[in-house]
Amino acid sequence: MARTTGSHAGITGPKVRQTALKLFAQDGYAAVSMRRIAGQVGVQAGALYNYTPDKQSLLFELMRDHMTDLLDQPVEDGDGPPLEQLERFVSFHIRYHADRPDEVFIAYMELRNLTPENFAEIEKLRRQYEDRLEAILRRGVEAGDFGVADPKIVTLAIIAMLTGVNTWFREGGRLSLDEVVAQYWDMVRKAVAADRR
Amino acid sequence: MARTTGSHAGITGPKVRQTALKLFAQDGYAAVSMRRIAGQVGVQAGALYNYTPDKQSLLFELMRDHMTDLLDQPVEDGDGPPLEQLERFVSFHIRYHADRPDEVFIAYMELRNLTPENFAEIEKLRRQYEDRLEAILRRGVEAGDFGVADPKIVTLAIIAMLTGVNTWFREGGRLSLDEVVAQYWDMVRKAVAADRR
DNA sequence: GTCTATAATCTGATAGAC
DNA sequence: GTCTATCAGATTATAGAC
Repeated sequence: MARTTGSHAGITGPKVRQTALKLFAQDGYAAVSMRRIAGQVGVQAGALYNYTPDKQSLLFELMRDHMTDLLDQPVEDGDGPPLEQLERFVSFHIRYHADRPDEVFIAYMELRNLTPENFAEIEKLRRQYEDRLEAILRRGVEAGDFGVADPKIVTLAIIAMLTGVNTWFREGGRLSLDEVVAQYWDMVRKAVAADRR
Repeated sequence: MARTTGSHAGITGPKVRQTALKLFAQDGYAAVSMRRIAGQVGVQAGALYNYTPDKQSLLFELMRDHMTDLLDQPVEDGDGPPLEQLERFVSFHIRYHADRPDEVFIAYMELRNLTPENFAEIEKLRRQYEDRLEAILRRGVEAGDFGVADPKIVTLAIIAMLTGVNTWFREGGRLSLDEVVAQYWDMVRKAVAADRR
């Protein structure tokens, strides 16, 4: 089919973002040219600038949207005993991130390609997410359910561990996502438990 | 001091690798030009090719040297009870990686910028390292010391957690490295413990 | 909204003088 | 071993026609 000329507002825009997401995740922001994005979208490079002021904004908006989507998920953070709050967090984190490997990959790998202002904004959002887990841990410590000496460290350790699932998990592999969640929950549950050594 | 011309074998070579390491870690392989490396080294771009056949080899050799150095460390893997083997592994991993943040960062972030052949070689080395931890876990399960359902998963989870230290730890911060090691060891020890729920 | 054409600059890598 | 000069092509972003 010949490439057509004309108006495609409302379809090209999302396609630009989807394509940029895919290519940035695959080859990295610095290695992807606007021409390559345009080629995959099916327009010429110049046309991209109807949808983004520049390449940096494209990256930043992908990362910001990912983080705000993440923060907008309803998780009933403060409901029920801390142990149940933590279990919900673990399950949610693994499943949500496993569902969006490209967004997660970019959010981790492309931080250094953000301008300082954009970097600061993304970091603020990331910290908000971490604070939710930290708050759960602190409630559990207060309630005497958790044996956690330093909630901030444990927060970062748990998030690193859970997000690591994305580096190896593949749908249809040896383990189902349910099994993965169960295994990680087992580790987290024990790691934060009050020590009975 | 004016820039001199002449022979500097034995000094320029290491300087090229050090500079490439620094810049790749800072801005990413794709974003760093040979001209920029040359500028920091204090030579012209063409001179770099006396020390590397191309940019790709520069990246690959940095990553390969990092992995073989890691594997060459003496760790007395199989000595003593599994719990002590695991404690040594945790302490070693955190300290070794905290000492080499640039190498570690590159080893994680630049995998996709390796040619397929080079990627395969680095992955082989990485797997060798993972296998050491997995072997410790299996010995502990056999001995009845550990409650680990799936040693492979737990291996990946522990390594992700430990390596995550590098994303936030800074010398001179709130916690000393000794304190960090103690905190992470506490989590790992409990996470792999036989369950007494 | 998309196109073509182009500005201004950068890229990895090589050749040959010294 | 390092230099200068260069090849051949890529880069982001913009201008102006349609």
